[in-house]
Amino acid sequence: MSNKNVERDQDVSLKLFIVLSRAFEAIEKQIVKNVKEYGLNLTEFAVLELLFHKGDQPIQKVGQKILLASSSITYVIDKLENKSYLTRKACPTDRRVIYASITDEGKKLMEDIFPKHKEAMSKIMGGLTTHEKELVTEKLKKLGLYAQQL
Amino acid sequence: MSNKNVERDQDVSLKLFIVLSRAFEAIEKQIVKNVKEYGLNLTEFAVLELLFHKGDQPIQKVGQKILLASSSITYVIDKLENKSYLTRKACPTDRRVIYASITDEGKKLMEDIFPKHKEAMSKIMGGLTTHEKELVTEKLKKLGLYAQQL
DNA sequence: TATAATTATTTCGAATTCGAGATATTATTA
DNA sequence: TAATAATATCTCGAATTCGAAATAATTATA
Repeated sequence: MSNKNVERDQDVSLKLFIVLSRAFEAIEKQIVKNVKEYGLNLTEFAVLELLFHKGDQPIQKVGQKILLASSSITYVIDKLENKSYLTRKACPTDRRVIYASITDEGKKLMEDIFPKHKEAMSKIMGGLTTHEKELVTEKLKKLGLYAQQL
Repeated sequence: MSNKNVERDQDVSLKLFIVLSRAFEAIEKQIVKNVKEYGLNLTEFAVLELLFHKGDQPIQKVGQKILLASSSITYVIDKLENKSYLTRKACPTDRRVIYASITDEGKKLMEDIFPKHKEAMSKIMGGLTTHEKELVTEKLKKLGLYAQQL
C-alpha cells in the first residue's frame, strides 16, 4: 500500500470505530430501556435468554457466551437467583460444575419479554433495510473475528 | 411488510445486534490493551484526544462528546489532573464553567501515543478493506442516528 | 499412586459508571 | 427588580465489572 493509502486507511479506521461505538451505544441504550421495564439489566437479560433458548448451562459456559469474567458471572447468577428466575443445580458427574437453570417463573418472564424484545429490536434498527442489515452483519462478522484473533 | 418479512427482519436485527456487540467488544479490547501500556483507560484517552485535537473544552462539553454522565466526567477529569495531563481553568465570562485544558505533558504523551494509535487501529481493523470500512461506516451511521432519535 | 497441573466457582477489593441531589451561577420572566 | 428557571459542576451512594487469589475437584504425569 502507498503511504497515502496507508494514511487514508488509518483515518477511515478511526472514523469507523467512532461510528461503530456510537451506533452500538445508541442501540444498547434503547434495549436497556426496554428490559429495565421488566426489572432486568442487559446482562441479566442475556443470561436468561441463553438459558431460555439453550437450556441449562454450566456457570462457566454462561460466562464464556455472555463474555463476562468468572467473578462477574457469580454476581449476576446470584442476582437472578435472588429474583427466583434461576436456580443452581449441582452436576452429578463433576462436582466442580454448577449448572444455571431457568425456573418456571423465569420462563414465564421470557415468554412475555422475548417477543416484545424482537419487535423492539426491529424498530430500533429501523434505520436500515433487512438487506442492508444482512450486509452489515456479514462485514462486521469479518471485522470482529479478525480483531479477536490478534 | 408481510408477516414473514417482519419475522425475518426481527431475526436479522437480533443477529446484527449480537455481531455488532462482538465486533465492538473485540476491537475495544485491543485498543484498551494498547492505551493501557501508557497508563490510560479508554475514557481517559478519549478525553485527552479531544483536548489535544480540539483545544480547551468546558467540562460539560467533554461529557457530551465522550458520552459520559456529568458525575463521571468529574471523576475522569480528576484522574487526568492528578496525572498532570490536564488542568482546570476557570472561565472568565461565566463563573459556572470550568475548562479542561491539556498540559504540555499531556500533549507530549498524545504526540507519542496518537500516531501509534492510528497504526494500531488500521491493524485491528485489518479484516476489512478501506472501501468496505467506508461502506460499513455509512450504514452504521444511518443505524446509529436512527436509534438515537427514538 | 502421589504429585503437579488444570478447571470451576467463589471471595475480595478496586475501578468505573450512573442517577439523584447539592451548590453556585446565570438567564428568564412576571 | 425579585422570583423562578436553567445551567455547570460536584458529592454521594449504589450497581456493575474486573483481576487476583482462595478453595475444591478433576485430570495428567512422573
